Amino acid sequence: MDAITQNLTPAQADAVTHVDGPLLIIAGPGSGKTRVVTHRIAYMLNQGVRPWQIAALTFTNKAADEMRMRVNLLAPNQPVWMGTFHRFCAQQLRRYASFVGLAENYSIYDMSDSRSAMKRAIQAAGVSTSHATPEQIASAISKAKNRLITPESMQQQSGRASDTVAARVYPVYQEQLLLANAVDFDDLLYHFARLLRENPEVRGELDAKLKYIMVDEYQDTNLAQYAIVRAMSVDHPNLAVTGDPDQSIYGWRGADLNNILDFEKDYPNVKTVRLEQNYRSTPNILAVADQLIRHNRRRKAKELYTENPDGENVILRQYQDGYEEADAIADEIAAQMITGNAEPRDFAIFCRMNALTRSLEHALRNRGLPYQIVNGVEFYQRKEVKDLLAYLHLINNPSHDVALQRVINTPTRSIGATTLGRLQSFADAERIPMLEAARRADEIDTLSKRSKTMVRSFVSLYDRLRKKATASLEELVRYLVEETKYIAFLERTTVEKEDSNPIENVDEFLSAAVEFDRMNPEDGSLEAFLEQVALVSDTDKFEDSNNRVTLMTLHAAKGLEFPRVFLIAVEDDLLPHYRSKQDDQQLEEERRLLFVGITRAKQWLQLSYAKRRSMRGDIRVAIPSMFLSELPRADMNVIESHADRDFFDESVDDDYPESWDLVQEPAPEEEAEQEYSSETAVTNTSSIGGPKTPPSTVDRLPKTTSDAASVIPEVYLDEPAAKPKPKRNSAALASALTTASEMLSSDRVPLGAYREGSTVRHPEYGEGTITELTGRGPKRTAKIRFSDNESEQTFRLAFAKLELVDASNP
DNA sequence: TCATACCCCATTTTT
DNA sequence: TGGGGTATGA
Repeated sequence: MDAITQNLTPAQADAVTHVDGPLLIIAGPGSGKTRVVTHRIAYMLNQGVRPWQIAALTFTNKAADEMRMRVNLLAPNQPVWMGTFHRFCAQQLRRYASFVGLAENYSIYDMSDSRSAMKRAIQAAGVSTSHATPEQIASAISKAKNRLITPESMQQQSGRASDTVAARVYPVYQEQLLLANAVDFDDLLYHFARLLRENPEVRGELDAKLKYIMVDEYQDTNLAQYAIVRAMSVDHPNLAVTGDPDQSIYGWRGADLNNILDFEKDYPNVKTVRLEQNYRSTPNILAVADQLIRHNRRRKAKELYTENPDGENVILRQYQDGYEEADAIADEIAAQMITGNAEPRDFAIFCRMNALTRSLEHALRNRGLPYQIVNGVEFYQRKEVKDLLAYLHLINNPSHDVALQRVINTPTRSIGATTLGRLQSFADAERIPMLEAARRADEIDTLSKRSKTMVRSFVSLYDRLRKKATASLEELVRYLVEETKYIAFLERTTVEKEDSNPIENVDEFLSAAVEFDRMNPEDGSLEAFLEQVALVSDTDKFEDSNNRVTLMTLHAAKGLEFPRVFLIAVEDDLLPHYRSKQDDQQLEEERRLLFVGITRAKQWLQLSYAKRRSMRGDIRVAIPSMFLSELPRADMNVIESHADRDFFDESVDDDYPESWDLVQEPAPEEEAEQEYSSETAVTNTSSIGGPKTPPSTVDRLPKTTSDAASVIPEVYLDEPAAKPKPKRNSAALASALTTASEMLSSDRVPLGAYREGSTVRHPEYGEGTITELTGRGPKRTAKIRFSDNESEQTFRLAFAKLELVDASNP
């Protein structure tokens, strides 16, 4: 037809050219779904659909950004609305705030905000938390909101004990939120869905305006989202949804698989298109994925196929324990980089839980392999940043009680828990926001004279800040930091923490403000900034521009792809997780999780499990996951670990050779985990299923890891060191990713080089002498006496910013 | 009011 | 093993 449909397969073109009427696109992994969606938008525009009639809803900012970028290539500069569900609702709610009892400048509570609000509500409701933890209550309320259950109707429903408790907290929580002119994440959907339900004229208006609605990842919608989409597609049922039931992994957050399974019932005239051809993976990988997912019952049958050429078999590999797994994988990555023309960015390591990335981190760091962990400590979650943000929130919305509580004694001004509690009771009794209560401190008899003075001075500080609310963001933040003497506060309170730099974070925050001003010269309001910040997430910051190995959970991996993938700890109780094993539906979700992981891989995949795994301190025997037995062996190589190593392993696991520190190797990285590395490197590159060589004595020695590292092309090794602090945040709000390897540059002195008596230099404390060394590996700790002021400090060598001046051991 | 010590508890977490 | 919340003393 034209350029837009030219390069599409028949199935894809079928979906792209269906403009009017409901459309269901069942899109298997790697089937070019985004391509279809973006081309469809371009096609519609070509057909004369006006851009503002289209809204494309996604779940993540990342997905929305990608879509926007690609649509822009096909149809430049068209004001099609593309963004997340939550942002969409947030924007609509600004217009219709009064309909649901909010003011237009309402605040969006993030997770920790809602948590504190929840605690306060639990207290105010006077329920006991002995039968239901605050988390359980919060989750029950969240689920209720996702299912559009009002506080009133929740009370009528009889349920479990925790639900009964939650039902009592819910109305209180909700009332407090409204009083604070705030919403939590669930409310964005909940309020908007109710708004549509209860105001037919608003519903009709939006239905008419947004004639073409598209929803991505439809399998992950919950009832509230379903209701929203449904309500806007009554008069103009041109709703196009894409999704894959087999990739639904957010059931625990309220996603309802029935939304997609029943779509054809909801919209009788639906056109259904199946995208089953996979353009991503090798047939081997796809076969493994396909066999696995066939074990699920609640799904829409799908024939996955690919025309890609055959690839290597999928490897299923056993390790003795988690440390061996980590080391072997790091070695394997190093080896593949040398032999397989691979770069760090080609690799991803997936796991079920964040806790499992730790040993991998060590192993990668030791080899100088650059890596990034998606979901590290998030910029906007850091204390300093949250403090400043809380001030901004309070300036924008004086009713923001959570912000007030955070800020009223930060920096400390002797307004402690007692005073705060009294303010709170007064506010509760008068049903006023806490800032208002603070203004009326004089009326609160229980407050001491001193407290009243302190509170008054805080209020006057607030009023001064508030005057700057309409200034540029940069000016406001500068003024804020200045007026609150925040930097001085940080300097005085920061205890030596090696891995964070609060003052730097303040600078970065300022840069983010400057950047926001620059990007939004006209409409850059404080409110817009806060909304922006509230609705960006941690995983959005995954950057593929970094040439690094990526570590992440299976959940975070959805929607991504990598040439080479390791899936670790495929063990019983981990995957499937023991808390999901009782229930069939949950078990199927766990299987989908593995399916998602497998289908991320383009050309190479290894699944692994260990015989033993140490978890939270103790070592447990691990059993391979039941899912592994469901995989077809024809497309796999199964490699077992050497059984005869058990004795040896145990002897070293707990009994670290004392002589370790003394081993004089050219720069040995001294990590307990290292002991396997050389042997594993041999086995896994060449001898797939080959002879099992028992480890020789030499192999057991802490052989230099540098021989793995030294063969890695310089260019990779240099990366983390060459740019120790790449633009971490200033460039864009969405780029707040922090990688551990940025903080731990790889060119540091090997830990073994430090001796008692060595002279070192610390950026803050100056020169000093090591007086004592304890611990090993990442816990290797040095006690250092500093010469200038005779102070003695202890540091973890792996983290401290130490410089070795003189290694000699007098 | 604030700092420290201990005690408890641990999936996943698009927004 | 480690983070976060609470009890305790200065």
